[in-house]
Amino acid sequence: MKIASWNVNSLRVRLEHVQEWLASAQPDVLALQEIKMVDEQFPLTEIQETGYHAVFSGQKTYNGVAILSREPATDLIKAIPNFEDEQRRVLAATVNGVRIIDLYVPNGSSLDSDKFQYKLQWLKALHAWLQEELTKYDKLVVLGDFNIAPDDRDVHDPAAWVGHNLVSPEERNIFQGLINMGLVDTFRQFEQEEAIFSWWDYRNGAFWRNNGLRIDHILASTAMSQCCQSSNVDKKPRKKKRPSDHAPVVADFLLDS
DNA sequence: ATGGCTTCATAGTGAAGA
Repeated sequence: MKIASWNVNSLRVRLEHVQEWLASAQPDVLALQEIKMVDEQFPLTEIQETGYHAVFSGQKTYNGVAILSREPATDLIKAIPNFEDEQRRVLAATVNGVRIIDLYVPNGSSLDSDKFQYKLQWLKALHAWLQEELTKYDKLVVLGDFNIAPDDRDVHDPAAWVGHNLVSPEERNIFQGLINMGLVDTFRQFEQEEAIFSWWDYRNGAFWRNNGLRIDHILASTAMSQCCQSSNVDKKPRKKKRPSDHAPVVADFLLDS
């Protein structure tokens, strides 16, 4: 079962890229972030024409998440329980008996901003929720744009990023907290080349210089991590004309059924 | 580099992203 995540930075603008990537990569599940549209505008027909089901939780202008899948998705949750949040950043669903939790973690702006405090509160609520989910679902995958580079290996120039959001010790501790509760960073299960990233700034040819960060992740429960065959970043869509600033990340799981 | 690009909302520029 091939499970992927992609921050598309507007599904309206990137629909063609998504369709092409579905056709070429053939994932069983694709979790999208930053679709940036209300539900009424979701291109359901176009997605269905590619052979995928879709569930989504959108809002005007910002944020918004969706799960595209070969088999139908059931048991939707569209918010972190017991956490007041107007922003559409979470979508949980079950596909083929696997619980999928799609996340668009707040960016945080800068360490001294109110948005950073919102990010920390959001992540605290997420932690509590995921602990519950882990007790309910043996086969659990938590994936999306985490807006956290877990390690200096995930940063093209760690020295230049000191003092910034996305790499702060506080954020990294929270990410480590997710690992400590039993979620595995599937990317690090495997030997990887150096300087593999999932996001590159639009400016200054950052992609072509590989000045990036690895902030998009696929975490798996123990049972899922044990059947994970590979976990990678697919840079191809980032090379297209008018790309998203993120590339898709993909993990392949060998399931019994 | 102080978002240097990109998208959205808007009809000038500003907000937001990472």
